[in-house]
Amino acid sequence: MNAPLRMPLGPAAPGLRADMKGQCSDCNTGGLCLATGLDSVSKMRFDRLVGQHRRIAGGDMLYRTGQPLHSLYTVRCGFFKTRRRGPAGDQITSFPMTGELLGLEAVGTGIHQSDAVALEDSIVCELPFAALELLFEDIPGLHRRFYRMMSYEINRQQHLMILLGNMRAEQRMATFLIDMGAAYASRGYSPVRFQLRMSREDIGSYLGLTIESISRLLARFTKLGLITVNKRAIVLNDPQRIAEMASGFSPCSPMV
Amino acid sequence: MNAPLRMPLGPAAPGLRADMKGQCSDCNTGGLCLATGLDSVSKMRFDRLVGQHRRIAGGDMLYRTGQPLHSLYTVRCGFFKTRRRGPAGDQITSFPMTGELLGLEAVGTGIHQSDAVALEDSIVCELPFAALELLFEDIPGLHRRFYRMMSYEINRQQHLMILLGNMRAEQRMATFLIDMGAAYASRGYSPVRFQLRMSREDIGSYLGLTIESISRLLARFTKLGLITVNKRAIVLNDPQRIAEMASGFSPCSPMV
DNA sequence: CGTGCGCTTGATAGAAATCAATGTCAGTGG
DNA sequence: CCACTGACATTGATTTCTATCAAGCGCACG
Repeated sequence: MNAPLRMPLGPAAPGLRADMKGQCSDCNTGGLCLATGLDSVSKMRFDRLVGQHRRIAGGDMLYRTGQPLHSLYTVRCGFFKTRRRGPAGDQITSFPMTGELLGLEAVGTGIHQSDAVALEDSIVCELPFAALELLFEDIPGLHRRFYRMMSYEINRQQHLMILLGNMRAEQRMATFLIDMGAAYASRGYSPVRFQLRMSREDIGSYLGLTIESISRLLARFTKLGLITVNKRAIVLNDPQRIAEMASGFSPCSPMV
Repeated sequence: MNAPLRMPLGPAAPGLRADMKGQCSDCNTGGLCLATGLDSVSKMRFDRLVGQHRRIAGGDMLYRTGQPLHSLYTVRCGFFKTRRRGPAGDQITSFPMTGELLGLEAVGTGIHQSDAVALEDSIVCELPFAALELLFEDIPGLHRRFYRMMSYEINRQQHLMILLGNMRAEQRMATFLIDMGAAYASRGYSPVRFQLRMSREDIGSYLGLTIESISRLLARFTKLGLITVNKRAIVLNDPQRIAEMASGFSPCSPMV
């Protein structure tokens, strides 16, 4: 069952490339970046805004709770987790990947309300927020795009609230797997074969479960033939049934 | 223990006043509304935007999942719940009260992703969204204020995610009571004596618990002398200890 | 070769859900 | 006026899902 898998595992960890001042024009984040859809003149201006392409080593923090907001960041390549600290423990609130915008929680107060941690060596585009706000005045459609992204974020979080508030462990895991697949799919990778970038503990914190439960759930899904797991490499063998579990069909047996 | 309480219970249900085209200038929503802080000229323009003050009867829906976004709404007086429908059941995502902005989840897609239900007879200011977007171009600071409110909403939801993902039932209830008190306090009412507007079932859906658990928790808090409950009237007798429970101190005994 | 971290697996405990009555109260109609 | 109804709420008994406690595995690394 745990025979060695040979599979394409989604985007490779970035080789920490040297072009630290690349342009948006040669960026492959697809339709996800804030700058997408701008005309070429606006895109040049936006290019000038992007202060730097910062490299973040895996395990390092991009920003942390309590820091003043200097910049928002778009993930150019790599993988992050955002973590909100609470009285009863931490909650992972998202696993941002290529193209996603980081730091929106700080826009209201000017102070970061969570940590952003790189899960692997990553590169981000730094968007100095003060300059971005000025650019809103100049580039038509940019601030519309901005608040739409915030609305998407609100929806993403509500999706997670339903998961945390209403779903059984099995359904949470099924939802997580399907969502991860979809995230890879929207970036041109396989929705059924991918490499998890986060630890079991991170998954647990994200899904409101313990690490032991995560382990048992993956074991059970494997036993049912739904998935194949090798360390952090995942294959969804029966994505349809997993999706049904996520949707609340398929009786959702207990956790043994 | 259940002696009849005589107390001021927060804002009275509105008398469904006749002034359906009141100005922002005579609005008492305090510093919470989108129009707050505008200069008088801008405020007049904003006034003209506000299409109507719609009355919503208790139990009626302001909008529902799947409807196209026509307008955002500010609660002028009254009380709402927003409900997100999910495969495993519904989740109450907020209890908007005076001054709060409704409909932000629809900005990204143009389609409402949740229901807004009035918990009592209420009045809202209708902000036609297309017109609002045009106004962003004209009124300096308005769109900044707008996306800041979205960021606050993101933070509010993250707070709730921590509650749903990490807290025990007792801690959730304590947090809920403190949060409700704070919401009333920020509107000039007592933070320790208030009238809940929502059913036990709504509270349960909001906190990710069953209605029975809510009932037992309130009974237990009462037995401990922390609160006094009479139907939906609540008095926090020991707000400090309740706050400690919310913060994770105070050992959080089981639910019996 | 030990040491530590991430992960798995098993046994047990416990918090909250579920199932099942019962109670309260407002509204309605006989 | 009182019985009936239905929504909302409380309370008790029991079940069950998941956490917790505990042990061990496998692999990378010093």
